[in-house]
Amino acid sequence: MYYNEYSKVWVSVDCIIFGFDEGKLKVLIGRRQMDPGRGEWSLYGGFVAADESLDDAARRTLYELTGMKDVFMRQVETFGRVNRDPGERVISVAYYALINVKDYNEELQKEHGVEWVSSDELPHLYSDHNEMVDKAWRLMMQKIRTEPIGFKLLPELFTLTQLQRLYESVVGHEIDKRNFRKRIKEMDFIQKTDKIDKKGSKRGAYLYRFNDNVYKEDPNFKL
Amino acid sequence: MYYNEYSKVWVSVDCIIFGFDEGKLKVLIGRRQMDPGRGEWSLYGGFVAADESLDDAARRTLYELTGMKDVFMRQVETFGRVNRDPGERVISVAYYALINVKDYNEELQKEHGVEWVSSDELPHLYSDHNEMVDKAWRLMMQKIRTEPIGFKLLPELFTLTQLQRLYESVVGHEIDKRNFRKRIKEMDFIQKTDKIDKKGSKRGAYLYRFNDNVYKEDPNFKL
DNA sequence: TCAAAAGTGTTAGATTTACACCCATGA
DNA sequence: TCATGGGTGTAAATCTAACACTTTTGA
Repeated sequence: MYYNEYSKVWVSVDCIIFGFDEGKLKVLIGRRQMDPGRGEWSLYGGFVAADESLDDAARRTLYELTGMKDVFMRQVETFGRVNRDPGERVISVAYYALINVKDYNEELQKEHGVEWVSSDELPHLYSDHNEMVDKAWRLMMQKIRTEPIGFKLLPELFTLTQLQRLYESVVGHEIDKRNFRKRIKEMDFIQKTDKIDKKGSKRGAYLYRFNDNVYKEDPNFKL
Repeated sequence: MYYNEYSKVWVSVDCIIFGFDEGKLKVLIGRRQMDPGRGEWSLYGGFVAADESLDDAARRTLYELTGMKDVFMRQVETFGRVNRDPGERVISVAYYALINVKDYNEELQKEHGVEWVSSDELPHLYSDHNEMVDKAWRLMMQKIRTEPIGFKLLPELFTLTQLQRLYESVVGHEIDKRNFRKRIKEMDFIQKTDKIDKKGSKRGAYLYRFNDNVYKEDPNFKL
């Protein structure tokens, strides 16, 4: 014990899980199952164990909820107001995750009683969770515009219109279809397949794929 | 006690203190004064007390070292690898601070045995502190280009050449003087004073001031 | 008198934006 | 046959980048 004159605190992780559906960015929230705050809307979280890193704790928590592994997650910020948790002093490390809504097993979702709620229509959440969502949203929006991570919110194969709708919801306004497609054509890591989607339109639209092997970091990437 | 089946951990803050001097971005580091790792180069940090928020702990730590208050600080990230600290399990919240080198009392600096080292010539630091500096640097560089925070690294009154050198070190290449000044002229929150600096040149250069009251958030701000 | 930094506009090139019509298909 | 979303190019406007000389003054 080197540090024992100081006090230890509990550390938790909270997950802001983003999905994209019906043209809107959504967040996964549920009713809190434990005291204090039982029954309030809340993010899904968990405590950090003695033998796991923060990233591992976040991954484990997400896995518990969704059964999904290898999900794109990033640390948002650590929230440490003294009285942020009404029970005990707990500091909480917020992580956001990007998942494709369709990959989330509906059984599991029901079992945990969580729901997708539009990020612009969130109810009041437990403790400082609204603040967490807000920070996560900003950070994610920022990142999605400068790195090709938007694809994590879409199925593996997607139409250009789907992609455009996603980016429209990111930038907050409509985008010109021709200009958008012109830019996409220049990104050789967005590859046209010979598959056609017939769900979105009568005529059908080509499906595209994001090829991570082709993408190399580009400080000038925009949208 | 609601959460007592989980274990508590120590939480510390570490400060990445940036300054700008001799045309270079610098970081304040010192020799670690405590075990484990006594004598190694290290960031300055401290433990988070039971009754203080993370932000407060960071502010207090910076104050202990520099005697400065109301300093621009931002949380970088929380580092939580299980064995990151060779002594006990400690998670550490990194904060960066921007200060004007000249405002730092030399007595205090000597007393704490800390030094300004160019950010591109840092030695190996204790634990994961190099990683912390690296993250802080990226984050700060990113922010300085999109928000007018660079002024925190300069004296209250500065010449346009000083400002240009700062931004050159941020973007990593030389900037055209005329284009730079053209852009500055358009920013009405950078105000020319009638004072003249005679230290930097024989002819003398007008001193400018950043006026925070005039600045309003601008999503398009660049440099 | 000269070295060293301050100060000042114009033009070509690149990037961004605006804009409208035909196509294929299932209902 | 028609309503719906899919797909395509050009031109104007804006923004960015390149570029060189005069001024002032302390040493």
